[in-house]
Amino acid sequence: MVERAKRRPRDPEATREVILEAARTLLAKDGPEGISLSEVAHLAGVNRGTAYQHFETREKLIKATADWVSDKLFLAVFGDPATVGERRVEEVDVAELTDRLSDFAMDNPELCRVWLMQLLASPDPGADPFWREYCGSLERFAATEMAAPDVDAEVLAVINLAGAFLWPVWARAHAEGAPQRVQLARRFADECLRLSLYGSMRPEAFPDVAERVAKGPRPMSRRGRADS
Amino acid sequence: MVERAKRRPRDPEATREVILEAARTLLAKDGPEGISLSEVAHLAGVNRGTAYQHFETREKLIKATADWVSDKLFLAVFGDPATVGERRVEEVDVAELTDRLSDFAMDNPELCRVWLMQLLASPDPGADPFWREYCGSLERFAATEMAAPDVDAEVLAVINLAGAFLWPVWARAHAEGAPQRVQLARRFADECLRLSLYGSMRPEAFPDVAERVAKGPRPMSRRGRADS
DNA sequence: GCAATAGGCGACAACGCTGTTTATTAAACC
DNA sequence: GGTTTAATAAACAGCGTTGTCGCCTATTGC
Repeated sequence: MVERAKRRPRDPEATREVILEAARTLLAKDGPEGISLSEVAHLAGVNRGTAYQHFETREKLIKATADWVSDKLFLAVFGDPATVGERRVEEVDVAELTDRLSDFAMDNPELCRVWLMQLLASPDPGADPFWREYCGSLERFAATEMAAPDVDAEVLAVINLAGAFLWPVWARAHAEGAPQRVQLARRFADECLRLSLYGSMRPEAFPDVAERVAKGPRPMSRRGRADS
Repeated sequence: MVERAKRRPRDPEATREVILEAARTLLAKDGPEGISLSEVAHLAGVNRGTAYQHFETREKLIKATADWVSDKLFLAVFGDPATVGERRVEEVDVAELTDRLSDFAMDNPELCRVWLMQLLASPDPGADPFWREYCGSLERFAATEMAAPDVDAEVLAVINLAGAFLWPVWARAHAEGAPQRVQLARRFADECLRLSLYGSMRPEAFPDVAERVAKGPRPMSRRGRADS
């Protein structure tokens, strides 16, 4: 009955996955900064040296986790990546999409935050699949007649995602139990949709602001970003 | 020429301030998690024991810094707290306010994030002066005829602040120099105002979403939060 | 089968932070 | 003056993390 710490069967892929899974668990619990390679290795039931072999540094481990989150986000919000490419912007159900984003954020608050921070700090956000699709579809939508004129899709995407991924922090601090959390998620989604439809200020009451915001002579004109 | 590490004149208030200042510097540089009491004490030129005397733990130091940020935010966005109480919601210049918020966020990205996280995670946000005024004025505004109907001020406040304080992360990663950063700050403020005025989707094109969002029979009805 | 490869393991040394405690100094206050 | 107390210095034990070894051995590929 000598419990030899039996050596894990030599399977790099699987080992890497165990480590990643442990990393996810800890990241989801303690957030991006309360995590160490040692801890992860311990939880994964893997030698620390082994963990170092797969992920040279903590940063790379976090990056890898963020990539995983991006995929899950994609799946949860847009569905199967294989079938998404064919979908046209016009047929997307915005309310559904908002709900799914809000729900996923509520279910994985820390992981989403990790992903968001990685993305925002990245010099090349276009490399991220979820961002690519989210911002991209927003841009495509902005070009349609269904969208308000002069939308800055990139900024709007950041605003939406920032709200969606920080709201859970508030929600967790204020919700007593699971049902309340569901309600708060819904409340966010509702306000998000309401804001998208009507804004928060009546334009008639703010002629000067309206003038400032109007970028071109005609409502549908493209807004200029690169003007010095 | 013996450089005795000359003892700091006995002035608790001043010492506390030196420590806080050092904490701010480090927080602004490394963010909330890359900070230690030792480091702060060292930078402040204060004995570690002294630092521990003023702030028992790292958390309390961060909390104290967040409080300071709240005050500065208030000053930068709303102006002198003494004269604010008298101002009526109708006479607030929203564009000015948005610009000031955006600028302050761009100038103090990490500090703002520290504050925001503290606030969101706090069970009693109402204790924070800036949040009190920001969310409060939004609520008061929402009650006027100048606002769109059915605004959920609390959610909207979180969305706005989350956007304002996370946008700088994106901006820093993409701006080459100071002028570009100014431009990006402006771009955020513009989109923020545009969104507030017009939303992003034409309501006529989304009748079902509009129906979902319409909470009451009449447009001005109060939305129900506490319905089970 | 057998050897080589490399995945996985255990141990080492070094570092930094945390808290807490002691004793000492010196400024400030009455 | 004498008391109070902020500030300093020094040391402690304890913890967790970081890197970096060399060894072991199961798996793979011949």
